[in-house]
This record gives sequence, C-alpha cells and structure tokens, in this order.
Amino acid sequence: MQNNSNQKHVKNHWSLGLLESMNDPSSVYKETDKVVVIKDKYPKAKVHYLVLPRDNINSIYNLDKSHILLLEEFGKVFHDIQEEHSDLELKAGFHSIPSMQRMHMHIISKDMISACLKTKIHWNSFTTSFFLPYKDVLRSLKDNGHVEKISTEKHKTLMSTPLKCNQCEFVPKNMPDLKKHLLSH
DNA sequence: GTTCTAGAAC
DNA sequence: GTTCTAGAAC
Repeated sequence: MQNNSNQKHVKNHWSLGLLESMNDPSSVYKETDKVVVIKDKYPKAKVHYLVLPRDNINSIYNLDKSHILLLEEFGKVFHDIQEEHSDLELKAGFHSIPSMQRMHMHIISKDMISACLKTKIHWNSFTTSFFLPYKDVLRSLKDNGHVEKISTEKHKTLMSTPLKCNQCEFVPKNMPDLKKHLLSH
C-alpha cells in the first residue's frame, strides 16, 4: 500500500494545529459563547495567548462588517487578560500573513523573553508592522468593511528588517545578542 | 508553525 | 573551530 506522502493533504497537517488545541482542555485558558483563548504552544514572551472564534473563520481577510461584534468581543477578552496580568504590558494583534489556519489574535507581553523566541522572523513578526494591532483591524473593518492584504514584496521587506530592540534604540548584532539585551529591561 | 542541518559568518 | 542563520521538509 502506498503511504500518504503528500503532506499537504494529510489530516494532521501542522497548519491545522490550532483547531486541535481549541479542543484540548489542557491548552484552553478561557472561553466564551463566541471565542476560545488558548495558550500559545511556543510562547514568544512571558505571556502569550491566542484568541480564536468558534465560528469557522479562516483569517482576518474573511471578515466583513457583520463581524464587528465578534471583534469587539476579542477586545473585551484582551482587556480582561490585561487586568489578570497587571504586572506586565500586553499587546493584542494579528499577523499579516499567518502560518496557522483559523483566524487568531495574539495577546503577548512586550518583554519578549522566552526560550521559544529563536529567529529573526519570530522577532519581526511581532515588532514590525507585520503585526496588525487589534485596534487597527477593528477600525479598518468599521471604516472599509474589510482588512487589506499586504503584498508579497512588503512581506519580504518586513521580514528582513534589521533587528532592533522593541523597548529602546539598541541594535543587536544577532539574535543571541538581542535575547541577552532583553533581559536587561 | 517547528525541526534539522549545511555552510556562511565570525 | 564554533556560532549563527536560512532554506527544505514528499
């Protein structure tokens, strides 16, 4: 029998991982009628959650004005979680081009101190405009009725942005240097 | 999204 | 010689 070698079509493809986590009680942090909050499996900071809709919405580019109420619930969840972590400064937003299926909003602390933070792509996906703040996405939805995609060129440019500290003007020479520096804040 | 690892960078 | 980055993964 031929093995199922075409990975793209396998049921357990890595890009479906969030759907599994939503149904795994050990991953779920909190839930409401409309959303589920899970702990990021590879947190990139001291605090790192993902907020996902129960409805099958694949990405922010599938949103229209009918989803404004849903997005406002994302905002309430963010507010609640910030209050639960009053010792840390959190931010909420979406990746312009996510790798994982099912729309998800990151709630992440600004320290960026984590063993799972390893690559320039990790860094730039949270510290450049590749990270779309929650408030900007909600505003875009209210003003334009949709969220605008970024170009492949813009994506490439953002991912190759030189490393720079997100809390000061420090320019590290590489990732290990940056990680050491972050501990000093 | 991560893992692995070749070879670039130091 | 070691550290670090970046591209393939069938």
